[in-house]
Amino acid sequence: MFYEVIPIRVFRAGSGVLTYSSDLKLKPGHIVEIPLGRGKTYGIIFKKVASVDFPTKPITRLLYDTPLPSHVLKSIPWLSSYYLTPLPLVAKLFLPQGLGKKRRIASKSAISNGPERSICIQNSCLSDQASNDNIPLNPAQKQALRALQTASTPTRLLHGVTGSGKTNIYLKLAENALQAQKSTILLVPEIALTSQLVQVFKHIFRTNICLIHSKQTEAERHLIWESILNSTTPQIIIGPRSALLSPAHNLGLIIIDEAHESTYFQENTPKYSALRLASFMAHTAKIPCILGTATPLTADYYLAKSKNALIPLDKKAKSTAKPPKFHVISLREDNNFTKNRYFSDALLENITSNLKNHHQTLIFHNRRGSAPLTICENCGWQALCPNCFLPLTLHSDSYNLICHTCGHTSKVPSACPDCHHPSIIHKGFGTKLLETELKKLFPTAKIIRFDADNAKAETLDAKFTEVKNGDYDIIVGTQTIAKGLDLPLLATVGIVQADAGLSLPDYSAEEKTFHLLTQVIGRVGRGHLDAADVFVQTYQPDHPIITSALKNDYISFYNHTLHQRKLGHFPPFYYLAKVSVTYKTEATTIKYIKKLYSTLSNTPDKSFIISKPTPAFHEHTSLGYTWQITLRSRSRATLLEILKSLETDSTKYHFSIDPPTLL
DNA sequence: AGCACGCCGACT
DNA sequence: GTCGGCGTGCTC
Repeated sequence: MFYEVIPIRVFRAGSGVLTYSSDLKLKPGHIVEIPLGRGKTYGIIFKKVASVDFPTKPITRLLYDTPLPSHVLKSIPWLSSYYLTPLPLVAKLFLPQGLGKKRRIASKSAISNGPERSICIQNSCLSDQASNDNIPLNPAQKQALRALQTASTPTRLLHGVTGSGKTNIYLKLAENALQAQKSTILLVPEIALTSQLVQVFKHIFRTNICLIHSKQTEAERHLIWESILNSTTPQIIIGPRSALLSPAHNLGLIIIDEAHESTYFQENTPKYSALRLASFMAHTAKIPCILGTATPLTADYYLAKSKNALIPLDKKAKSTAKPPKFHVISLREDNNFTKNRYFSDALLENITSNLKNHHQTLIFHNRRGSAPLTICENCGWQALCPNCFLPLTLHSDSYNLICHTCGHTSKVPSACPDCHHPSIIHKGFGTKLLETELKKLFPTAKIIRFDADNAKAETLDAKFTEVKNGDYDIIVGTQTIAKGLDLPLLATVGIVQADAGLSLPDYSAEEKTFHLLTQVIGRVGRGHLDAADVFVQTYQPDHPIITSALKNDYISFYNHTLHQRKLGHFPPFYYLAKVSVTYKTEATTIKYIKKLYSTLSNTPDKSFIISKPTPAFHEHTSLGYTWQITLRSRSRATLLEILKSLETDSTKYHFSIDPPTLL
């Protein structure tokens, strides 16, 4: 018998299926070991075919008796054509690392090492499951649940304001699925940030919960993957983007929590959006896919609205919370900053009164380290990473210069390496500098800083109880502290420079800033204290993104952004694609990008917009010099056709379809 | 997006 | 002459 197999090893020329022979009766989705070239690899049975007119090699081994579930099998060719990615690369995505390796039998100590290292527990007993009364819903939640269950489109957007109790709706939907003997996949942006949600699910469902996270080893992930494949009972699989790829049989529901998060887009090949893939799976398996967020991406909100798949959930579950008092402080007025250049007089005064009342203050600034630029005042030399060619960030506690992209570390030079002048200066500021300033301003206050630079024992997760109990007066941090943090003693949020993110040359910069500001502001006004304050320091007090974030007005943010997108020919009005060229020398890169530009300009199809060739945001990297061209069209199919015509030169051109950012 | 091999232009 | 970058062919 002959079978078409999708191999998981790529040959540049061959990007489709290969035909093998076997005596075994195999089904589509079976995972097999195959010889390829001089070596061996693995593959997925695509379909049985009649005899072929070329010599074939035999399939050497069947790895698992159970084939991959049909929604996975259908997703592979779909993803491959939707993002123009070779089938083998997509197939590899759905299989675990180290496939075919013998793993030691999962001993309890190896796999269930603490609560975080949870695994699949099989043999569910439905009578043991949560009964309906365990998840009480308020009227608003009940109404949203009904709307979610009766929507006519597979993908539904649950636009639930912070504190409206989306979790209870997720629980109810998962419970219903479980009772119908169906599995649920619940995607979360990062396990660490959503441990609360995970705890609730574990508490309610006890068994059937399957957790996937980044701290697991290759072997652990492999075993979890196998246990999902071999499971005969419905599961609730909770994890990041990759959890969507797990081989859950009888999938009945997909939930994507915080659906606006950028972690749902995979930036490296195969580049894909978990939202689009989940949407396809829901469509093909005829199951619901729920996107839950308080701040939907503009394009998702637009789509949901037009498809009549938008379900609002407005009421706060606890209506005792009073909105905080907002203080907008212009960074252009020096009078506001007479005591310190980073903290306004009003904010400092508020911190002083918080210290007296044993209330906490949270200082947000989305930049790590002490100073982002180190330059020579004499000749203009700048400290750059030797690998990434990006500016090195000063960390004055260790007095090191660190690359925030690759981690390269070096000492601060005492003199300029170029002109030998001792005039090395540091510009800009990050959280470490703010922490130092605050220690000078408030010598007796207990101050703690949370960002990606924290050692393991110093992370927010590790210190959470102490912070919550009020052991610290001032908490300084980057976006690490913006999400999900609930502190009963927190009285004030201070945003050091609210418009910092708006200057990036990217079409989604405003949207990202709105999300971040909304999240930071949401740390106060949660009904713990009688009054709360938010201090917003900014150079642009009247910027629509800042004003709508302060008013917690999603709709006015949405209308503003949609208008901008329309004017600029961006999504959701146009589909985007980015084509880039990278070579070792700038001259070669420019030569080929010009060639690409003329090829594209001479395309007879004029239903798309071509940008001029431009240097990429990170123009010079260890790979060489990168230039790019962006394509825009009202028709996604047109973009795909154009990119397909370039595919013969795929070693020269790299492309990204529907890129969430053009940087 | 992986490997082996041959070509060619830049530098010693 | 040597080296590094680049292009091509490879598979069932």
